[in-house]
Amino acid sequence: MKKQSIYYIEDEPYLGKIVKETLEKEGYEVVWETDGAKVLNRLHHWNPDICVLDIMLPNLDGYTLCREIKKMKPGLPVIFLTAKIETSDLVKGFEAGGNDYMRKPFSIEELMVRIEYHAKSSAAQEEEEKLEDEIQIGKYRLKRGSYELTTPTDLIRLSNRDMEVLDTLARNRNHVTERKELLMKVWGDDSYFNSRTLDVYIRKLRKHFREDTRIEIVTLKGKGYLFRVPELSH
Amino acid sequence: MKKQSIYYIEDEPYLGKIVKETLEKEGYEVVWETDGAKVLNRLHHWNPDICVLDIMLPNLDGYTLCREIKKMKPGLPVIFLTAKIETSDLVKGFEAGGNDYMRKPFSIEELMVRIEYHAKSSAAQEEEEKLEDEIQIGKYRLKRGSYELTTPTDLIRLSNRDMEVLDTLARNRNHVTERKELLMKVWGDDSYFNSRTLDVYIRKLRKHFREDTRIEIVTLKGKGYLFRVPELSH
DNA sequence: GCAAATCAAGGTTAATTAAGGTTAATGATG
DNA sequence: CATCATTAACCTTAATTAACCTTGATTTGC
Repeated sequence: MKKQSIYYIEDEPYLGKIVKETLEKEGYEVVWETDGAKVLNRLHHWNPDICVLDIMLPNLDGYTLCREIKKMKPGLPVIFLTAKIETSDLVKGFEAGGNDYMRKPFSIEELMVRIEYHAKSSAAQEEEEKLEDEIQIGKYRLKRGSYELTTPTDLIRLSNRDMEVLDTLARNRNHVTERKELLMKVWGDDSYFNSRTLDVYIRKLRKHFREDTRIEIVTLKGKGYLFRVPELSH
Repeated sequence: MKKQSIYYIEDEPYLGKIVKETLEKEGYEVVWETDGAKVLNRLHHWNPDICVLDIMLPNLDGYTLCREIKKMKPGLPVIFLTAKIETSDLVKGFEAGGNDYMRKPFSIEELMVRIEYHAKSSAAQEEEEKLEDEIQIGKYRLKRGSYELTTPTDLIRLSNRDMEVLDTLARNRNHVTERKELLMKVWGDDSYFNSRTLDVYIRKLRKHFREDTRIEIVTLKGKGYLFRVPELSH
């Protein structure tokens, strides 16, 4: 999975440099901004996964900035950093729409864990909205939510396993799906490696798709399967 | 607005007493539990706004407990408390579904702020789901408050279990409801796994819905059920 | 080089197992 | 005792395993 992108707003040059470099070493994409005034502008044409925001900025204060950010992108998680210790600041931070709050000095590992948590849960939310439920496969139509595969004439009800296997193949249609990936995704475990279970489901699926000769599940021995499907001319 | 109710699980008697009393002085409703084993059971007939959970419990560990809690009530926020300092614990905490993590010793003011934050955002989410009391299911109407399911001609009185099972299915209508989730939500325990109790209720419900062929409860073996319902043309 | 032998990955079909369905009987609770 | 919840006993079917077959790659012998 692609590592998260982080928008880090911090005016202290020494701390900023260290944090940026450490996070980058861990594989994150980091944009470090020292000038709070530029933030909104940049957010206009960039969608980071998360904001890490120092409260004590030279000109405008972090709470106000956070409110503005949330107005523009309500779903973008914001983690506050601050040297202050007062509870009232914490309250202000959350009231401004912040999602988490860390005191300086902070452990950078802890920051990373919290970044992962917030970025993931917001990603998960978006994911849910996005994933289209129905896709066209040749003259078939796969309805994920209702476990159905339909042709103009027919309706095939898929079992749980049927669906999971087909779904994995369909996500990678016209690309290789490694056997291992299938086993992991569907059975959560590749110790089924030498069992014939997967093959049985592949056979079932092939049978279902026999009506449309443009569709095939090609075996790539030692690798996996290629679910070949005519590209939709939309 | 009514103050939040807190389920506080902590085995240290001294700390527990102080925290409970302090929170109560602030107007919170606090139930302090020292025995982790009782938690799931109590959650069954009580809906706190938030859980505050010590990780180091005598018998079972907090991560496992958290996972169980989330299975039963996915929306209930959990804040972990711990004396440990390792980052790996933090990771485990979030992986177990925890929403926040505080190190002992912690400031009780900070705890309160975080409680407010998490309780509020989960309350806001629930709001969105708009727990309306009556919903239309095909030509049936489910009246949660009065445990009734009506057709134009008929009135079916639902028992407590009938209602809980149907309610869980109805919330996820046209999406998969995992068997485990049902068992956790309705029985608070998935050790009923091999009992036939749930199946008996499913059968009862299927019987009730026989009149409307567009409605069905599809079995997804190894996964759960899909309550298929015609989308309402609002 | 090259064909025959070998071997491992995957395919096919049928049998087996385990998840879930059905019905009636038994327990609990008011 | 009447209602609801659970268990028991038996049945059905999706999921898995077993047994055997096919295919394509790799090795071996010459």
